[in-house]
Amino acid sequence: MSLNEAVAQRLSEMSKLLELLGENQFKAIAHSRAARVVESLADSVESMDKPALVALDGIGDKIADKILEFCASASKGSPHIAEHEKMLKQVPPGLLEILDIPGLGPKTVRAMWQELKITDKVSLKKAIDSGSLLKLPRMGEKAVEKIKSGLALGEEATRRIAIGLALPMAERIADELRAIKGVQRVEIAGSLRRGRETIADIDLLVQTADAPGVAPKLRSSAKSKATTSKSKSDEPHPVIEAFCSLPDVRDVISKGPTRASVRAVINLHSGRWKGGGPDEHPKEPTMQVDVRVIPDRSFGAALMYFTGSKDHNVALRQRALAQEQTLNEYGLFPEDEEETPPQDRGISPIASKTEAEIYKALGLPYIPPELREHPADIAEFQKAGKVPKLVDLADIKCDLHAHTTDSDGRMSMRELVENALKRGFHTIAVTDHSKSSAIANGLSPERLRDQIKTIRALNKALKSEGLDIRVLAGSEVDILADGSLDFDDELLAELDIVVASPHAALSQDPATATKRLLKAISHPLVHIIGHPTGRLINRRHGLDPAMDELITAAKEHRTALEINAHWMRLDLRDVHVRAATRAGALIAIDCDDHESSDFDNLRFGISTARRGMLTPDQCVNAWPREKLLAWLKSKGR
DNA sequence: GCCGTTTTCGGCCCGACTGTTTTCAGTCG
Repeated sequence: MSLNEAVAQRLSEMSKLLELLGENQFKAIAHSRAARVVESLADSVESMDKPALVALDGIGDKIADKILEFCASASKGSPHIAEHEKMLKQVPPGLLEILDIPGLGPKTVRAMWQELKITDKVSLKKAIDSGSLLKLPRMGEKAVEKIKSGLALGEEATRRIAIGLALPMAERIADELRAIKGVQRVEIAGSLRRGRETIADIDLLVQTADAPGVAPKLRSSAKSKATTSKSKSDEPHPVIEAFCSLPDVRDVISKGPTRASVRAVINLHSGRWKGGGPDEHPKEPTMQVDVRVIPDRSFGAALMYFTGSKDHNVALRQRALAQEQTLNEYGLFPEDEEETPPQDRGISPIASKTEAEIYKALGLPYIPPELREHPADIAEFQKAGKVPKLVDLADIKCDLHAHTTDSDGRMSMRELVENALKRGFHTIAVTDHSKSSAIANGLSPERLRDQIKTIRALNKALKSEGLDIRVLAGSEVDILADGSLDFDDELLAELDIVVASPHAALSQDPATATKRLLKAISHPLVHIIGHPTGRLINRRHGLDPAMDELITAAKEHRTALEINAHWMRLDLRDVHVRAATRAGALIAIDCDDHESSDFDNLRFGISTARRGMLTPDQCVNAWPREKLLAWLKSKGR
């Protein structure tokens, strides 16, 4: 765990402890917000002083002191925050686990603790079995059943799933929804649309002509004066019913007129990394899927609302209030003193149909979903009057990191070329492993020399066939533990492209890792640093180098840092791409192809790049061939 | 605890759904 993650974890836990202690809820919210801010920082908090911390949106005087206290004590080998320790002594630690059970919040858990002396999952189970749990206010049979199934779900309920598993699942369900009668449009929202590397739940929006446009509760309360039975408008929409009975749905968590939440089965991949592997998933892993039915006229407002992020939404709503308007998932409305929401009083929205018109009405340029994370960005976009033109899938014209059957790939060189042609690439690089990667059948110097000859001949053949594609002779050369490279300079100089990557010694301490990677970045023959940290999402933390130093060196030496597009890697990660983009360093987005389907991972690399605000001019894969070749040749001279 | 195009004090986004209630608190996103 990096220092930032450790600080974020403490702050987030402090937020929960504050809630359980019944303290001011806004104080708790402030702590969890500060945790999110620290988590998404590119630089280590270690390198920041108090003014730098306080300058961050969401971190003030008090929390800055706590972060500094943590850093100072960490350097002495006993990282802690005194206030956090103090609260931990007041709250039984088992309560935090109970708080993670879906459907249980701070009020209920606090009541369990205070009234029934429940302190952990064991005493909770006892209270369920003895029936004493029912003594709590607002606690009935159904609530108890819900807690029981929540207990059975265990950690699964809170685990975040890699985007590479969640997106195909969301797309499959979206297709199934599109097949339902009356459905006009289905969109994926939430963190999937923002392209985050891991996903907690899938949000889907369905547009139908007959979706209710006003709050059902209001209508029902009006009608319930006449009758106590459920009115027709309280019944779930037919699309909601159809969704809840899809074959992959295991549990219906909630189901109302316009929305439903279910747990549905995740299909694991069978490829190189078996989708997390059996050790990390229960036998039939599930994740939560939320569906909401929306009418055409408020689709933009709903899409915006359910795309988030939460912090982005809150900031937009505050903006709306500042200009005497109110923003909800039905649209942007003029603000007044009435208690009934504007959409329920027949008031026309100022904007609601598309996201673009809502941003415009708020005096903002359109903000792409990938950039809807940090509220502080909004003011910047407004000041500039525009958002940078982010790199897009269509901008990518080459892949500079790919393997063949010569090492551990499953494609022949010809198959590699066919895949590249299919995607309209002008260039594809063959970068098989170097000799130290024995397990990946790394090439010896002799075999690499042979491969170079093969590639030269292939280029001639392709030209004579009239195919406009260039195959680059390259290597994914190991960066050894001390930062030296796995092939000597003489051999590397014969190559068109050198991708240098760390594969072993991935638990080095940060200082050693920084030195190691700096050595590779400044090597005159290295063009790209492949998967710079070697992390695997949900599986291996990888190296934790001083990223600001790496970025500075990468800019100086015009060495590109790779975004490895495989969804298990996404390395560099988004916040580091952002820092690199800001600093003006070059970025490569490569698929590290081992089989044909790996080319399809490019979209995940693109999401990460966009979240890092990468523009085409800083992305070497978006350059025309001549510019790319000139850059490759410029190194080593 | 944080924050300020009205504020250095007094606010802090807004609605759906559930399960328990006779009108709403708690949880979630």
